[in-house]
Amino acid sequence: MVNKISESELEIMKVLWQNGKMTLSEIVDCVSKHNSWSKSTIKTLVYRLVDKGILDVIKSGSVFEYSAKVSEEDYKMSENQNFLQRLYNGSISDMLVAYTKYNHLSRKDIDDLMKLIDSDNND
Amino acid sequence: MVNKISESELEIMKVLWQNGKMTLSEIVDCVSKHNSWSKSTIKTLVYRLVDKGILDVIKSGSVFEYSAKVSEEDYKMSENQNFLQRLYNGSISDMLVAYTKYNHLSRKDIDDLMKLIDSDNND
DNA sequence: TATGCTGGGTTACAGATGTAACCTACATAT
DNA sequence: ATATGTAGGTTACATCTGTAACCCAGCATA
Repeated sequence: MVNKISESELEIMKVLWQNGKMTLSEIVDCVSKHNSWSKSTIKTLVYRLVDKGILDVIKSGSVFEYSAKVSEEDYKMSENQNFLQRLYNGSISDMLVAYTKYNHLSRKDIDDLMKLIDSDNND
Repeated sequence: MVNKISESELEIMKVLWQNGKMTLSEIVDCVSKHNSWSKSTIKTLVYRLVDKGILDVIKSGSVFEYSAKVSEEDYKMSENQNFLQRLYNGSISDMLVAYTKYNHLSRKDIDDLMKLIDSDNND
């Protein structure tokens, strides 16, 4: 509950999860490839994440390097929970049922699901 | 994108989706069963939803009745999309794979999935 | 009839978020 | 040595959210 990552901040997290440690300018460069934010905006987002204790900063020589304290896995997992809780009373299958009522599952989706069910069934 | 329903406002929507048209006091009564908000808070949330154009108001005789313009189905559907897009690049199966890495599927989940796959396979 | 309760509506206010301008000190070109 | 571009950091500001107090008119009541 504490210190949620906002929509915009998430964009910063994504590049950090992908690239590990990065300097501010690396982050700025990388993030601006994906959207049209000004450099200031991106920097502000980074600082906010640091304030929130979501990013680590370590000075490596003369520069500072930023890195995510929260793993992508952990973050997504807790977001999954939140989401399912908020809309589907925590039930993944309810979500799936609702989802497929409007969206067709692709061949790949179905294959993936089958694999999941199999592996989950016998462990 | 426009006029999102906030976390708190969602609580109002839930009772409206469940009960159809309701007067303000009905909403207040119903919602306060689920949480500890003050009446004012609940009323504010209702008005905000009206402002956002998410609720309809019609005067029925002397009282006003509020009702959701957006169906629960539609709302959830668009939230599903947002969520999947934001974290899983839109792929439901990626989400599922991630989910099951940390959460065990229940018997019911698996049965539901099987049913889904079957029905989706041959239509 | 004056009074107080209550439902309906308006205003408030702090914190979060989206978005960015502004300032400053160092690297660089002239 | 001087002007300038720029990376890093600070401040700003409008809007959205969470949360609620406040105000007013009509109804119940002493």
